[in-house]
Amino acid sequence: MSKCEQCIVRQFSSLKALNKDELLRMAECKTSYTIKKGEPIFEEGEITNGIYCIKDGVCKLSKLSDNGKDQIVKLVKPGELLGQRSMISDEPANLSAVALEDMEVCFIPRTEVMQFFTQNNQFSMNVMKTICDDLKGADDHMVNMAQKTVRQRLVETLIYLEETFGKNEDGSLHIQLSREELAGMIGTATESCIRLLSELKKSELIELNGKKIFIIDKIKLKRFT
Amino acid sequence: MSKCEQCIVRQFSSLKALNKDELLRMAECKTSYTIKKGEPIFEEGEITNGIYCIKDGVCKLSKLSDNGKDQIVKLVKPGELLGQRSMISDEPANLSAVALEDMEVCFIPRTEVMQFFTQNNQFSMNVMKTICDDLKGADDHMVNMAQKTVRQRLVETLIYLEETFGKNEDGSLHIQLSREELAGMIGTATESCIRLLSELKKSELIELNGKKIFIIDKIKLKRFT
DNA sequence: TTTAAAATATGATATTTGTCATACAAATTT
DNA sequence: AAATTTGTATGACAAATATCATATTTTAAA
Repeated sequence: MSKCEQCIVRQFSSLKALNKDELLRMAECKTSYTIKKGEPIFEEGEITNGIYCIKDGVCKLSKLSDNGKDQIVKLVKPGELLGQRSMISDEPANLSAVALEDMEVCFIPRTEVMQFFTQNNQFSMNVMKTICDDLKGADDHMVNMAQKTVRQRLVETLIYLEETFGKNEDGSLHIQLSREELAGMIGTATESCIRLLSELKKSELIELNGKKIFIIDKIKLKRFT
Repeated sequence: MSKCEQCIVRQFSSLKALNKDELLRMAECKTSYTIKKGEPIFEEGEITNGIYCIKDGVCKLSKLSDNGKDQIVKLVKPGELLGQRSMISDEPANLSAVALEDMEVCFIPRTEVMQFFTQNNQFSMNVMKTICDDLKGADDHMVNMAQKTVRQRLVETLIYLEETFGKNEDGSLHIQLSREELAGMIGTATESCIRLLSELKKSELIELNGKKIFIIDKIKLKRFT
């Protein structure tokens, strides 16, 4: 059982407010998991009974719509926590969490987290601020979905992916999504997504090589609508 | 200065957790406002420095999109609080709040609320749960915006308006929105909204009389896509 | 390796939605 | 009451997007 005290990613999450004693307690009750690309951490409707701390790898949070398509609501990266909202509301998960890469996560039982919550004011304040950030992000995202064209959303998503998750050595976007997943992020049909990518390629704003996407001219891409 | 202790709408908000002493303190530092239909309570980007408790009337929370259109993110009714997220994040308002009817609201300064926050655990828990509800609502709303057609969104919005704000004696929706506002709720052009309303009318699912909207057959309306 | 399955790509076409123009109705101002 | 402004309605058309079909490529499985 590894020590939470020495875990670097903890520093990036609400958990940084925990003291030594709390960290020791957490280290004792936590469970570490390895999750393979494509596997779920939890599914929509599931009772999670705790939160997950992401040590490594990126996952998608998505929700199945009535039309049968999976809408990706958010991507989550190392240092972030999953399942905070469900824990506080004491409700089943509203979204599914599925690994986009091989992941390492730690599960901390609800009972433990709730103790930190009542004991450690800074911790609960951190969690609260995170949820507030999520709410702002969700509101903004919603306005974009309602008001922007698919092309604008695609362009903005590509830039977001580069700026948030970076590039590989070869210059391609580090996060590799299938066309279906990318379509699920921007909220469109897979074919439309593919077609628009081809269009951006023809305009020499991006380059495509299999699953790899290269942003060639970010400035022009931003302006492109 | 009216007493917060006796205010009924307080019972419906996070403020119900406050004790007598806290209520007295709040009564002393609060300011009551009357806001006329169409007037803003606060605008996007404004520093609010406190929260608003809605005593009477409904308002819209909206955000101006790049395309110049105002997207309505949420409608807020008596008993709810405004500006909680901004207060916790210590950020300017992300959304504008504009009265849809004549309103009565009370403003409670940030300093006071933050004291309740640290002193009264139940109160902070209530606020947190409210924000969690908002987050869930925003995520779900986002999926709808991304995945459903304008017609579906219009139908669901009409039903939401009836079920949330009720009907007048004549059977018309109590909340009266302009066509532009309704379009801003469902995220479409005003003309498209009007056209779809006409279509629903032709199908005898709703009736229109000026600004008044009557839902004639809710069951069929729900099924209509 | 061969085969099968899945993902990507593109054309053809239908549908949805937005935009612009214009007419009409209602509310507001003068 | 007349005039002006604002909101609602509708037609004509253009643009955006979805759907269906099919080809091609890539990946996984036998």
